[in-house]
Amino acid sequence: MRIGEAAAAAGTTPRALRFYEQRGLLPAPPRSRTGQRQYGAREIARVRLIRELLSLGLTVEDVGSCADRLHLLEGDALPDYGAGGCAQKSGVVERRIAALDAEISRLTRLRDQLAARTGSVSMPR
Amino acid sequence: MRIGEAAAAAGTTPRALRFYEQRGLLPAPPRSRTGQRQYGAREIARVRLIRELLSLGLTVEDVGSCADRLHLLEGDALPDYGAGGCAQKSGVVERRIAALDAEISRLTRLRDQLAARTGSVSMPR
DNA sequence: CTTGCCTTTGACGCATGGGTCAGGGGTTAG
DNA sequence: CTAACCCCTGACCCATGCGTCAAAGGCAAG
Repeated sequence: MRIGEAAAAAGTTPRALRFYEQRGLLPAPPRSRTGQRQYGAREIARVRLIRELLSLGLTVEDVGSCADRLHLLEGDALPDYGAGGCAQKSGVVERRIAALDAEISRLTRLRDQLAARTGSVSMPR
Repeated sequence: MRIGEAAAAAGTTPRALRFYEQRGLLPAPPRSRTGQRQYGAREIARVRLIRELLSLGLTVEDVGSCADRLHLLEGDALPDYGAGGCAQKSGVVERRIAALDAEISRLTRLRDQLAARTGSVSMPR
């Protein structure tokens, strides 16, 4: 399977696949004699996993930092990442949660300060 | 007063002052015969106001969009922006609050999904 | 063989709020 | 006059996750 078909099967674009490969999230696939990348079902599953992790708020660097342990998560329905060996050992998920918490509280403080200026009620949930 | 001194007095840098001017937040000051910008106390107060608005989470575009009404807020201790004529009429503050709310809830959802994966408790406030 | 779609690499674009550098000129103290 | 700063404009840099474009070659159908 060439890159276009593989990308479509994984719900993304050829550009994204090359990008993941370049940044170390996706191992470099074998090439045809003429240099074209060749993907199989394994790679597609891997790309789906990468996309799910990214959509959960992890950064490309986060995922790349534990790329060598990602295969432990492939196949199952994305259960407990901590148990998978990637999250707990390296702490990427915990650090990302902490970063999200920090950003959330920063934005919340800004929101409340702005609301205080206009007299808006500070309780929109 | 030249730009370096004015910037220091306002707690920022010459680059920021030129940037605000270029983006329409700060009116272009008079120039000396040799082309150097000349600032007075009014401009410095204006820059302080701009910085306060930006630090509250408004964007450069937000502030630029009501730059012609900013003088209504200068001098007083940053009271109710809505009453100042800038916020309520143009709605910039309300829109920015809505954008912050949207971003906060987006990040909160991500955080909770990530926490659910690791079994972390979802109550760090 | 040609047409037309697919792939390759490399490089620039986006948005934010300025930081930093380059090359050239102003300004002021000694 | 000169050193030592300061200012001018224009242009590139940062980080994120790719999108988009360009030039050149591959691949399958007619």
